[in-house]
Amino acid sequence: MTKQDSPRSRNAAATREAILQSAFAAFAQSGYDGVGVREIAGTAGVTAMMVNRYFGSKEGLFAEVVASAMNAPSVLTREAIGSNSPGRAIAAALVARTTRGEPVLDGMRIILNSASNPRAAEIIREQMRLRHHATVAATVGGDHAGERAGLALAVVAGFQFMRQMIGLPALAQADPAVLEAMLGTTLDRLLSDGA
Amino acid sequence: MTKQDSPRSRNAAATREAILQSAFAAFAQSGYDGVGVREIAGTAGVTAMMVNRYFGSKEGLFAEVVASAMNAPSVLTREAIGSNSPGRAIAAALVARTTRGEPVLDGMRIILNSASNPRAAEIIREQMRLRHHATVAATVGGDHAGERAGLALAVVAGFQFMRQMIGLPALAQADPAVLEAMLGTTLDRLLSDGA
DNA sequence: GTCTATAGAAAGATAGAC
DNA sequence: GTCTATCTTTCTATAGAC
Repeated sequence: MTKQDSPRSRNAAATREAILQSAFAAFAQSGYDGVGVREIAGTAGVTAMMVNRYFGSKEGLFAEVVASAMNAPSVLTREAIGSNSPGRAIAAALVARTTRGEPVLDGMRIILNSASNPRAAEIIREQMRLRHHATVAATVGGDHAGERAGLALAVVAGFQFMRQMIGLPALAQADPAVLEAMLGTTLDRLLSDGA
Repeated sequence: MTKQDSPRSRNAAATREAILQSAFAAFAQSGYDGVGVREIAGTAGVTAMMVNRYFGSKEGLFAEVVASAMNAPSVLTREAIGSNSPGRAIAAALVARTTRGEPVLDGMRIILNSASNPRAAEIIREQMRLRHHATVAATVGGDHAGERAGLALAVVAGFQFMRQMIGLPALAQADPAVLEAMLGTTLDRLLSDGA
């Protein structure tokens, strides 16, 4: 494609995208503090220097990863929230995808795994303020819609944390159907008008 | 007190306790990865070497801190769980103590802030298996008591995470009375027999 | 019982060649 | 556009003096 390819493919857009995807997976797996730029760059097939060239710093890279994660939600989708029984729809997706060995809900995982770092937490806060809250609140009606949407988000985060990250036996080894019913009812009550 | 005090007070039990308290506060504030043994030791008035002397390693120190945190719960107390309206009791304590500037629920904070580190997560898993789950499940009756207790714990964790650590505006700036009512109802439904 | 000094590894970021 | 090489800092853990 390009004129020559001495060290690598020499395609700015492709390199940038490769770094971004590598970083997404790595931050989901190990969190902001748990992975270094060398490792991210290595998986993408480039050197650590390229991260700074394209994203300015590790923080800059993280900010783009978080923004992309919030732009493509995998559980709190508009379809799920707008369905007849949004709680059940969300619960079904959440239970299925927090089962051991599953593709794993990387978006929320990045947040849960990285929030302990103050710089990462600040970036998450900012992106959350800009995107996620507005999306959910706009889809939930009734009194105290913002608070109810916020609580629903907290329930989703707490469930994933305890089941997937900590592996709390009561949640990690429970019958999926039971979990789905209980979690679905809880979320439906929060997302519908009745308190 | 002791025969002499050339470098420091030279009291093994007191030094150990000072390190433990310093570590508890530091891990709550910054998580396992966010704080070094130098800092912990410095606050306790000793050098980093003492940490390894008394606890073997940073991991050993963390394990003791997590164990002590689970032995002295500040929200999921037996009193709260056994009361007439356990959900409301828990919610009231949780909302009050996740307000900005409050003493802050360090036990769960240590867990939320440290779980991204694989070694810390393993320690938390083990301590959780030994202590917390049994305490809660023993106090909750009815069908699927374990699952309901686990979900309640997840709700508490998620709420604290989103309100206190991320500072989600919908939760961080909400009317405490509204939050308390919604969260209390949610927890009461989980902890009582009705699904 | 506590210290100073240091080993040894790994991190983020930058300079400058090609 | 990408590389190698290096600067600087920070970390856990250990050796050995007092």
